[in-house]
Amino acid sequence: MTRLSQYLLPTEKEAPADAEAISHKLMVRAGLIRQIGAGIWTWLPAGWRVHQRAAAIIREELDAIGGQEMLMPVLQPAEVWRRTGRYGIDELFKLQDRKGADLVLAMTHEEAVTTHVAQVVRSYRDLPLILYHLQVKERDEPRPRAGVLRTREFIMKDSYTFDRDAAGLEERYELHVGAYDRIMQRTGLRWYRVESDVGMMGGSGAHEYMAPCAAGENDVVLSGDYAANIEVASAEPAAVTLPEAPEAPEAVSTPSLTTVRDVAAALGLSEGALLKAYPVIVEAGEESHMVLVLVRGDHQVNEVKLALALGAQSRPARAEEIEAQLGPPGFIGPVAVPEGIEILLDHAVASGPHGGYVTGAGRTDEHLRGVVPGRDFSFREADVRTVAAGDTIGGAPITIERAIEIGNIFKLGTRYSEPLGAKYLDEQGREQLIWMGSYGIGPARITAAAVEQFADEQGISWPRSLSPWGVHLVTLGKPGSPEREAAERLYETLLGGGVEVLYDDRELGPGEKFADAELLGCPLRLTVGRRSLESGEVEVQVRRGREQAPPLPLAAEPQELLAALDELWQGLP
RNA sequence: CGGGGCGUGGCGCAGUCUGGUAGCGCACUCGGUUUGGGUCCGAGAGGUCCCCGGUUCGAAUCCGGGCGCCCCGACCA
Repeated sequence: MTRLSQYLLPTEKEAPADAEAISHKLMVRAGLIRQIGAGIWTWLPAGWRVHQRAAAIIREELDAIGGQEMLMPVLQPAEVWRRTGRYGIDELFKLQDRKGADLVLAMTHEEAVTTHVAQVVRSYRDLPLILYHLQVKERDEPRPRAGVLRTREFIMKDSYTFDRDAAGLEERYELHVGAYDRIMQRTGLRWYRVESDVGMMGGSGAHEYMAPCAAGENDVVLSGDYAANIEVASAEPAAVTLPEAPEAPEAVSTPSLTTVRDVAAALGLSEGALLKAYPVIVEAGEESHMVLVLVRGDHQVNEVKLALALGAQSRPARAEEIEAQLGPPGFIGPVAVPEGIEILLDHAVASGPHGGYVTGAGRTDEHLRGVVPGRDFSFREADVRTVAAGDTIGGAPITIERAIEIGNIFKLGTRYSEPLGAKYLDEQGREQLIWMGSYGIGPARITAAAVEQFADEQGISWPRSLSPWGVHLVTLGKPGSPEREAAERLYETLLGGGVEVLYDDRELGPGEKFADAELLGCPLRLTVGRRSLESGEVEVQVRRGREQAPPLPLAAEPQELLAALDELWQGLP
């Protein structure tokens, strides 16, 4: 029963005033979703159909690699989260029951699945395993945004693999790469699989699946076969010319010039001829020490790569800390830094051209020119900068594209099997830790990304694999008119042929019906009106590009009409 | 966590500065009209003006407190 006159599809002419993202505006306008709180959304019937289609594709491909679907609870005892050290996460919703016992709302399911596997798996004969579910996740996001793109409650498919060793994990990981590639391909989205940060999840390898679109929150670096999240991307820097270095650094007066831009302008140099000094504090337990990070003046420090290079998290040093150890903020540099402050020099500088850089002098209103790394200060080298437009990889320029993360795959290793005691006995009877992987993908983000990527002025344009219905049948004419009767017969024919069809049988003018159809975005619109009925045909509009396709013969045998429709369908994006 | 903005029928907004019985467009109901791109005419229904407190004869409007929502940044397991 999908007569529009009886269906809950609350379309709106105007988008919510505060909506920015295309998918946010259009999904609300098309009657797919409604908000009930910040980052808390209801999927209305038509929207849920799309979500379910994405979920079905995911299920099929997970099943195909041997995944076993199950369902784990969202409400969980705090105890297991304490054991893995994740109870303190700010995004984790915490609550108590009437007895005062601590509970959490799960934001992911490593704790639950590993707990079960730890209890149930005893032998190497029980491995490997691929377990998955589609379940609600709860995350107390600091800032939900852009409709359904970043919410506090959302459904995720998360799968978990359990193997005897690293080699097994590698196999399970590769199976997921295949499944995820096929999922992405089937959704009809434009997508990239990129190298990514292993993050605080811990682990040894990770990829993200990214769908390029304006509302995305990530930047993807691309060049030839290379694809990486900008958080981890590396590239050769654009060239910079340096002035020849004198015998020793020379002081130069730079009154009140505290920024790279101002100093470069005053000295008539490019920003790349300066060194930017970025002091950070590394806190390890009670201990804390300062590290002075140096990047080229036109480059930015990359926090993720920095953490990797330091082997620890760090924070920018506060003004008073800088003052106490290095001198006045804005004029600090690497020459003659106190004992105990390590200097971390970015690879782009260390491997760059010879010559003299300009750095702060460590004294107010003064810089040094002709500073040569290695001669004037010693350092440790690491790649800690964010790549930028103009960089190259193997001689080819990189491009940086905005994208939304719709899936990710992680090699966890023994990060969770260890605290939760997930072990097995090998052939020799020795107890071994289970090697795990974890793999997520969000149907809601697939849905929103499809809207973002293919929408036009008129509204949504679904890829056929995700569309809530294949065919949007519009009838014109008054109730009781020949057009209406012909449309009714066509509707029955389509239903009989197994076509998923939304039938707009409302008593509205043609303008409103066409506008709604294009807003909702089903791949094909069939129109039964007086004009085409005279020639015994049904008009066909292809939503993508809004092009008229050859009309279908209305008077023909049902099989003939259905076959023609199917042929048209197979050719759609 | 820092910055900015907003809360008035389902949606989009005016009214707030300068206090005086709450309005517009769309949508909705009824009657008519129209039927190939959001038709037109007429008659209606629908609102704790986010909440609490204060000032005042009188508060959507002024004052105090709270809550909610959006955007930018930080963050994002």
